[in-house]
Amino acid sequence: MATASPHERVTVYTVAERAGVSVATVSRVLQAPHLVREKTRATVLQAIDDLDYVPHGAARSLASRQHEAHGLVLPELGGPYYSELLMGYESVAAEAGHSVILLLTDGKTSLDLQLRRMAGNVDGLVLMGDVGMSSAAIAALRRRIPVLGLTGPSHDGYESFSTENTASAEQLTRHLLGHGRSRLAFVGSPSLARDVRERHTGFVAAHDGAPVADPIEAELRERDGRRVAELILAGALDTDVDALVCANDELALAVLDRLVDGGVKVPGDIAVVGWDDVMTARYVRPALTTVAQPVRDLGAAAAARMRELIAGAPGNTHEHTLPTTLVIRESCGCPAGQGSLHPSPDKKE
Amino acid sequence: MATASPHERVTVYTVAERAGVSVATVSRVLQAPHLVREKTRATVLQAIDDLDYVPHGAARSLASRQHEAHGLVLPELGGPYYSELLMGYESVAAEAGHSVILLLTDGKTSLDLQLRRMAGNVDGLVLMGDVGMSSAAIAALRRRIPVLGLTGPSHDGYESFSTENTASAEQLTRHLLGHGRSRLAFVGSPSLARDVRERHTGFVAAHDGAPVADPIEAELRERDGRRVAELILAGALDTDVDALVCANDELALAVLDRLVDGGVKVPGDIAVVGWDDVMTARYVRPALTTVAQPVRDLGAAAAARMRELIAGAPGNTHEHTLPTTLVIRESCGCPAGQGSLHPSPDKKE
DNA sequence: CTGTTAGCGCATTCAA
DNA sequence: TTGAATGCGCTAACAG
Repeated sequence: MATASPHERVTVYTVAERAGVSVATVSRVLQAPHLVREKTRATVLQAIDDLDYVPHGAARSLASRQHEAHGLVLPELGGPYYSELLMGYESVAAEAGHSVILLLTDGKTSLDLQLRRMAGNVDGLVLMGDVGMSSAAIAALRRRIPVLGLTGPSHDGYESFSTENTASAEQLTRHLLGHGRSRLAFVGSPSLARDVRERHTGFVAAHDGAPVADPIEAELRERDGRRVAELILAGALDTDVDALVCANDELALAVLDRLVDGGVKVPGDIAVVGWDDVMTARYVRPALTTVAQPVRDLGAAAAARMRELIAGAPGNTHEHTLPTTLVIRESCGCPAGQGSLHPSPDKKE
Repeated sequence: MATASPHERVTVYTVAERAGVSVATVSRVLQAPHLVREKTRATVLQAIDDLDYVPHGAARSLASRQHEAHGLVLPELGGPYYSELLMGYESVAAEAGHSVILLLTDGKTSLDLQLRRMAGNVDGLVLMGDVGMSSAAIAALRRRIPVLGLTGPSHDGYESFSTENTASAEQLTRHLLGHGRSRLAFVGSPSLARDVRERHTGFVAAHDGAPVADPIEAELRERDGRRVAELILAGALDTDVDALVCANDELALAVLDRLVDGGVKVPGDIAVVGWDDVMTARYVRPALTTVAQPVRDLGAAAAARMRELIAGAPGNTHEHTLPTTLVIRESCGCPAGQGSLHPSPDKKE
């Protein structure tokens, strides 16, 4: 079987020679088998198998003028959010035979360069959130290849996908109000990301004009949640609170854990709710009331749309919004549901 | 942006013309700036900027005979494990200016084809676990490009990286034995994956020849954990147990939660320990005793090695093993640590 | 230091 | 149904 020594390159020519045909025919059996006579095709396939031929991707791309690859730019992969997104995206891209090239902006310095390089290797680009690029730079990319945003700044005027925030936040806040809570506070920094900003907007809206305390500034990490809890335990907050609406679950969980550990009754003294419905939300006691987002669908939808764009569909500046679901558990003040592990509506399992 | 809109393609030639130099010079300012006179370089860079030039990746790859890309094949991205791995890998690959192309084998059918295609697009391939490929197919790939394994079947004779399992499992089991537990059971299917097999081996070894109950078969998911818990609650197990060594945290957490919910005292009646140290392990009560793996380091190490291999380093069949850490919390029977959120030794922050 | 030129491996006309 | 020829955009000798 192993005819090819490790040192010689096997190309279309090698295969063509072995099969006694021209390179065009070899290319055809791979690209449009129906254009090749049955028998010839078999011969070529045999040769391909014998030689263990693998087409050179770059050569294909160069000749066919398409990379068959999508670029996905994410900040990081911490937490289940981005992983789910990536899984959704990859599955749809792979269906079309497209590969996805990943770029994590995390602690990266020369992001502009990296993105530029990536732009030369893909047919389309998906940018998550605020990628830390100037609008001008993004506009430049858009002139070259289709660009899609995820949860990004809407005003930049390019097509994007995101999950609903404001209405769900308002609904969640009203739920708390309905429990008789009156001194709510929002935990998170609205200025940090559009998601948070929108959630805060909904939070404020639910107050129907009544005065609202300033948000308690915090990044979306456990560490900040602990800090906030300490603040509350120490009575260092401007006002007393009886409910905390946290910008995401990591914050909420850390706050909740620290608060309970500090002797505060949750939800008795203070209710705590979050956003994302991470795995831990189901396991912690009291179980965390939160909002579930169809993250995987979000990724899938973006990928599907990108496929269209790559196929030549005209672009637009739409902002597609996917609906979210309230997941009521116990930390808001509701009674414990039946059995343990209160399910998450969106998780199919 | 229709299909064939006369988007003037800007290439090296366009840039060269604009800058009044040859294409070679343009290429040089990008590949080896120090070989170009300061002034010329500036002119070219200006032209590049004006034209918003982005080099065509495929053309580069074809001419330079290298893709500057790694292929990473993972089963999925559920849970923090693979995400961490991917983050570790990506960061090191990106450092070298290499991009990583992701392939999730999850529910994919024509895996062979997909991998073949990928092999034509990358300089090296990293295969996670048992990718569901024949040794022959992998051998074929190896003749073409360097291949690295992760947690894979060791007998296949290619270089691989993994985290230590047997010794840690033995240590963990002895810890349980030290608590006076005597009727331990292993939860998980050793036949399913090498990881699990090795952990089971350590579990058995810790018994020093004493009789060991058959493992309670289960996949590594919450659902299976719940099933196992129901079995125990119903007394449907062959023997009574007073400690459960679960193959991973998802299993352990589901078991623990369901058991507690069913009135069993953990660790009073039954101790439960897991493997992986996921986020939830710190938040659940009793906090879960588990084993932390340096997953991110694992990814980083593999990426670093792959860089070497791509650079031409001779391959071998080494199996690199990274050490793990016992994370003792409460579910094993140890007293609660100080404060909440018993830290995870490996997590920075 | 810079220009000329010849491929890299493949897809795709155009003829036959 | 097949083959010959052209070019995709770039890098890398090799000259100058």
